[in-house]
Amino acid sequence: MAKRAWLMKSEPNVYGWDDLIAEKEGTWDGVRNHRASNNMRAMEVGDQVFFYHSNIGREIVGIAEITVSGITDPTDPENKWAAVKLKPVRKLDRPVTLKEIKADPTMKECELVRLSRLSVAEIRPDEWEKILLKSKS
DNA sequence: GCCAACGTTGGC
DNA sequence: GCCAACGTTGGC
Repeated sequence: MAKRAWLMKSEPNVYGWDDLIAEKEGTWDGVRNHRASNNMRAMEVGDQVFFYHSNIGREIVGIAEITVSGITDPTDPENKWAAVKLKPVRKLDRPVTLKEIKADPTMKECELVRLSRLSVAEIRPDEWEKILLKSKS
């Protein structure tokens, strides 16, 4: 089964990597953007997710994995928005900043750079590898 | 159905 | 704190 990869943004002072670690499994709800919601609908259990700190830090800090997919947002009375659950996998050796990603001309096309306001973005396999590589340097 | 006004997100 | 980008709302 072809796994896809994603990037999810969260403000660390609201819900950061440490909160996900503490909870062991987090529910990603409250997303009210169609593109982000569609991305979540496309997720499958086992998909890998970069965990990104927006606003404070502006960097990818860790890798998480989808544990439950295709659920409806429990905070949505209309039951029309999607949600997923995810668990932490590991912290990156070193955070990869948005600045570094933007500085790489081959990353211009990724949703993270193109659509800065999108809170749930798709990461293509080659982009995933490039970011991982940066975290090891 | 168009578009101006407004609100929100998130980088800087 | 400012502003650009984007989404939503509401008047016409």
